[in-house]
Order: sequence, then structure tokens, then C-alpha cells
Amino acid sequence: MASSRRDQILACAAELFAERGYHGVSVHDIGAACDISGPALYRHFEGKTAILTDMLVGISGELLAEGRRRASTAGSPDEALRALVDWHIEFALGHPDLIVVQEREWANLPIDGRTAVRSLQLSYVDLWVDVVRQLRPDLDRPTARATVQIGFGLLNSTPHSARISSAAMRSLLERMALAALLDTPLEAAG
Amino acid sequence: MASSRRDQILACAAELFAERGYHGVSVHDIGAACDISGPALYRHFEGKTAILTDMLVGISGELLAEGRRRASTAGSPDEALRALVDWHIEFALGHPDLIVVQEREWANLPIDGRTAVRSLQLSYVDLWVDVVRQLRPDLDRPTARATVQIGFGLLNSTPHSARISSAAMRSLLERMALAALLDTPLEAAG
DNA sequence: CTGTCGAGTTAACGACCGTTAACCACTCTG
DNA sequence: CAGAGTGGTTAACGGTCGTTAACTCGACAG
Repeated sequence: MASSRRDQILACAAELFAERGYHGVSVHDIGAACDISGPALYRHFEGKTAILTDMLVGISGELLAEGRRRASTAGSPDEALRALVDWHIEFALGHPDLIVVQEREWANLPIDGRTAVRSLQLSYVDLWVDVVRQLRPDLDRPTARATVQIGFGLLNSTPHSARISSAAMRSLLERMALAALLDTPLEAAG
Repeated sequence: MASSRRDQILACAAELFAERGYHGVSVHDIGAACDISGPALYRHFEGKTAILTDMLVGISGELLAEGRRRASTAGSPDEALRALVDWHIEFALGHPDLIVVQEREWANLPIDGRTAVRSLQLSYVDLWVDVVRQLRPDLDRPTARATVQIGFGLLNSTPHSARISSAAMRSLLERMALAALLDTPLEAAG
């Protein structure tokens, strides 16, 4: 189990990063949010970028690991997609700040963290793409990939959305996501 | 017509802001991208925040004005929704960097710019909500608002999506957006 | 030709940032 | 009770940032 201070720092930093962006938050700000001050962070992290790296690797890893678990225990492709959608919604509703940081701050990672996060994210996309292609054999791989990424855009909009109850938001997101992902083409576009 | 240099600065700044975030870009960087250097920007803008303010007010204003124009010339609610979707897709595909900046940098505006942009965005959401509610009388206003915002999340995912042709992306976005927005509820959620 | 004005330059200032150094207190172990 | 280790403190450093000042140069009106 990680040290409690480490987790507290990660949680405070996530909240601040989501609110003001990585470069808009100083190490002093992060420390102050944890009731310690500035340089004390260096007892727990190598530097400011290490906080961001740990955060993004953790998010991507958790999304992928639990996504794989749930998809693999599903009995059918349809159930698997529903399980993936439900899991993503659960994560996004439970950690809106992490969703925001994951979406925004990838470019601020050092090179090695960037490749690590990218690789986890690609695996997560692939997990979805494999399920979607079983349900939508009409889609070639690039189109299926774009479909999944557009679906993430839909699901990740949670933090920016109007205030309705969490249960209502959950079912609304699920319905819209499944409609968007499963819609079969009825018409050609110009 | 605005001075050409002003427009050039806004375009260069948008690209840089989208890539690295507002605080990740210095006035020297913006100047260099325009082949002028640093403090020369102050001949055209009051300061760095004025560049961001102009950019976001411009985006929100254009989305709203053209959205109103197209929705008002549509013959039916169904056509109006299609017109709004098409317009938003056209803008997002044509200016992916502006979409990114609009999504990310609102919190970095000064207070007055914040309220100006917020007000334009609210009007734009309302424009959509009015159309959606004509097609989906089953939705109460907060749910319709959330539906529209989730739809924006879907449409605004363009800049993060895999590379398929622009025409293919356009029709994919349109199909998925309409499916998500128009889907009528067939089941209740737990 | 003169003078004003717009649009650029470099130099400099103060503030703040990430990071390191030096120091201190508390808690354990032997 | 010594002494190492952990986790905190304040002070200070170098670098960068946004902004201002002072100056230059070309265009153009009278």
C-alpha cells in the first residue's frame, strides 16, 4: 500500500491540476492544499513532473486493468460493451478531476512518462475496439478506432455537464453512449 | 476588418495554446511564431490574457451567431438539429485547435472575459436545447441540457481522434451525434 | 524637409517558479 | 541513552515569465 501522504498529495494535485492546469499550479500550491509547504513534496516525489507522471500512469493503468477484468468476465460482446461503458462511467463520475487531467495534461509529461501513458491508453482503446468490431463487423479498424475515441469524448464530457442527479447522469450517459456506438449506418454521407 | 497582424497573432497563439496550454506558452513563443519577438505583441493586445480573451470570445461568438443563422433558416426541428450538428462539425474539423482551447482555457480568463464567454456559451447551449426539446418532449430541461452538453463532448472529441479522412470523420460524427441525441429511451437504468 | 505616428527592436525590472541546501524534531532500534 | 532515518521547516539559487521603458526606423501629411 502506498504511503498515505503520497496519496493525499496525488489527490490534492489532481484537484488543482483539473481546476487550473499543470502549469497554473505551483508546488507551493500543492503543498498548501496538503497542509505542508512547498519543498516537503520532494520527500515523496522526485519533482513536480513525477507527480503528474504517477497520476496519469495510475489513471491509465486502472482504467485498463479493470476494463480488462470486466470485459473478460462478460458472456457476450454485447455484455462486454455494456460492462466497458458502465466501468468508464463509474470511473468518470467518481473521479471527474482525474478525467480532466488525463484529457489535458498528457503533453506536459516527460518523454518516458508520455510513452508509458500512451501505451496504456492504446491498449485501453484496443480493448474497446475489439469489442466494438464484434458488434459492428461493418467497420474497418480505423473507423472502429475513431468510433471508440468519439465515444470516449462523449463519456468524458461528464465533468463539464449540467447538474442532474448522479443516477440520472449515469443512465443518460449509458444510453447515449450505446446509441452512438451501436448505431448501424442507414445512410451514406456526401 | 481587423488588422492582419492581430489575426496572425491570434492564429499562432491558438495553435500554441492548443499544443502546450496557456501557461505553457510564453509571449516570446507567440511572438516567435509570428516572426516578431515578445514585447511587440503589446502593440496589438493589452497583454497575454487579452489574447486569450479575444480568442475565446471570438470562438463562442462565431459558434453562436452562425448556429442561430442556420437553425433559423431550417424548415423543421429535425432539419434544425441537423443544421446545428453540421455547423458544429464543420467548425470543429476546420479549427481543431480552437476547439481544444475553448475546452481547456476558460479558467485562465480574467473575470470579465469569463462572464462574457460563459454567457455566449450558455446561449449556444440554449439554442441547442430548444431544438432538442422539440424533438424529445420526453426530456425535462435539465436532462435536455445535459444531453446537449454530452453531445458537445462527442463532437468536440474530433481533435483527439484517429486519422481517418475528413469526409469519413464528418459523416461518422454526424451519425453518432444524431444517434446519441435522438435516441429515445427504451429501458430504465438501475 | 519636418514632424508625427505606427510598429518594431533590445534592455531591464520585479515576481514567481522548481529545486536544492541546511537545519530541526520525532520516532524508533540496539 | 546514543544515533540513524523519516518527514518536516526556512532560506536561497538560477531561470523564466509578463510587462514596461527607451529607442529606432519607415511611411506619410503639411
